Amino acid sequence: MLKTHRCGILRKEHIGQTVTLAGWVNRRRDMGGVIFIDLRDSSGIAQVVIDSGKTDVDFSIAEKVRNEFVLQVRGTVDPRMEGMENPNLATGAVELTVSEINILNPSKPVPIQVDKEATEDESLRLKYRYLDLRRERMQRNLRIRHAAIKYIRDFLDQRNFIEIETPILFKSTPEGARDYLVPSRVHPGKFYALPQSPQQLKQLLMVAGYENYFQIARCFRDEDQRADRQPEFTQMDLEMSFAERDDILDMIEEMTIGMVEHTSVIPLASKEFPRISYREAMERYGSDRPDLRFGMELIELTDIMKDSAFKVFASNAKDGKPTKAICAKGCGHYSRKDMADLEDYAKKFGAKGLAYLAIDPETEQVKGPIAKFFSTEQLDAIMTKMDAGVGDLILLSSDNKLVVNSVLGELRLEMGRRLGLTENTSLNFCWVIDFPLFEEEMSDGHYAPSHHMFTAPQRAHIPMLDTDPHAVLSEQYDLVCNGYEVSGGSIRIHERPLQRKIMELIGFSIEEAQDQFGHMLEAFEYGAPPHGGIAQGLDRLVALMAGEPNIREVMAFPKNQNATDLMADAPSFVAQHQLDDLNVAHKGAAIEAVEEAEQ
RNA sequence: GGGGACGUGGUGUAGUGGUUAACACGUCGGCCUGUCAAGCCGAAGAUCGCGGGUUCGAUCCCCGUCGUUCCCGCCA
Repeated sequence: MLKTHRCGILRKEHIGQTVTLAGWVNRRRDMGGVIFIDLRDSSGIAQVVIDSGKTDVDFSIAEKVRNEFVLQVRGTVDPRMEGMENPNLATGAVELTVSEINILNPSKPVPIQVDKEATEDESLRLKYRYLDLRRERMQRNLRIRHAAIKYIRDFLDQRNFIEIETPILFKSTPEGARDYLVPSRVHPGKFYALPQSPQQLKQLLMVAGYENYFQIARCFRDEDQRADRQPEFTQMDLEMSFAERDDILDMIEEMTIGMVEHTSVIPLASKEFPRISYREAMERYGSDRPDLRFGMELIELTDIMKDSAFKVFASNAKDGKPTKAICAKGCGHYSRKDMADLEDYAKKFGAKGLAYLAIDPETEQVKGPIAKFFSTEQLDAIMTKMDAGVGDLILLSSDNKLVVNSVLGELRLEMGRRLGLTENTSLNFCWVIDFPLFEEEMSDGHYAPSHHMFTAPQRAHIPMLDTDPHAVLSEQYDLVCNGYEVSGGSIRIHERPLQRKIMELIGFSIEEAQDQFGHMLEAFEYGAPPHGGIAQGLDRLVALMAGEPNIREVMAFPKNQNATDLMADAPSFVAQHQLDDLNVAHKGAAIEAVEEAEQ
């Protein structure tokens, strides 16, 4: 090795030792007769001192050194002089007095400043990702990611899980997201698909008798990007035979708690993960992924509205349309314009308008356009139910249940953001369970699965598949953290007749099912064990634990919003003979793009 | 596919319908033996994303286009 010690580990106990360090110049401070260099390696930073008064060191070399040069230095670890310690540096009690300095490689001036926090446009960071990754923040994030993955592997290994790799080249299926396709050279006209998840394969591993499978699996989805969505991403994917729902929930909960405690920068809010039914989540938070960092729950006021003089709400109540509200603490001073902004926001989610009651911070009177329609008793009842006090703002919505929950759910999040309640200071997990098996009725009279078509209905609800499919609850479960869905899974269907019934309800013909899932259906006829599993979005979870606003910050080489790798410039055009091999030809916009590129 | 924001030296920003586009960091040179965001002195570095239009004159106003980003659609 070209070094005997790592920069970041030097402490008082090393004083007197002769050591060799190697790393990058984080910063250089030239005093004329003495030059200080902050030498950085993957372990941290050490200050090295080159003193022109010492004859055994070639001072002229130190004068040539610039930021990001790669150096090797040999010297003795000395205590810093009295009062010269640097408490901001882990190695700040000592410094290396250099007797030999060697430039291993110089560096051009860097386009981004490695020793400073990122301020530049993200596209520049992505173009020079290998420099951006030198930064402390990215080094930290990728270490958190490594620690999380290692924790998961160790945890599952101890519980008799084995990690099995599944193919990246697999089969396209029509439902779900758009597939990334890979043309086959050997089979003209045929394509592989990159897996959106190893879902089918892990179920087949259950049929194969492995009982406990997991994988840190790369998944691919050709959809438009978001802050927490990349074309390729990583899932902790897991499947268990003979497990019931709570077995999986309990184990994942234990694993998640352990992982957060071992690796997270942001602390866990509670070791109790509440289990909330889908219905309750929608009623109380207006979302199937409730952000539990704050309260501001949706409260039903329909009873009070029923007898009120406010005709819109009263007649809605008679039509079975609820009125619900949230209470934003301390927002009673909102101006007419603030309220107009909020109303516009509410309308984006289907609200026809936005009613409100504000308790004026000065007069302590209830004000707002609809206040006059309510008696003092009714207003008192509303205040009590909403737990509202002086200076608070109550936002009301009345419509069908779906709209009311969605509008107030979004307003709740918006008010939470405005009130600073969504700061990323703790991780608030909860389980959402008892999802409906089907989402909505399609125009052709068929049903859409709310998770995927292998999700099992709850045993007791199976008879309702014939009578009232919408009422059927499933064995699906999601793990939610701070309003993000971080995991999702289910107990699967393992019996062929039930699977066929579900496919019929979804509108899959026997032929279609046979063509796309024939291997699955056939496999299930050879003694498929009852099984279930879960997949965790690792990128999102690590981003939450690292306190980062998007998943690109916890991925080494992410793509930008247009699914482009700005560093390598991928995707790129390929040679004609490559296309010829694949029997693939350009068409439409691709022809124009190629012509343009050739000019 | 749609909407919003942004685009000015290497980087981050400021600015203006009119002579020489300002500041900080970085870079280069000089001074300096105890700094740690070192300091001081000096210098170089920008066709103001690209194309078109309005105008006597556009970095600024208008249109288009490209790029980046956030959101909706899409996606579990």
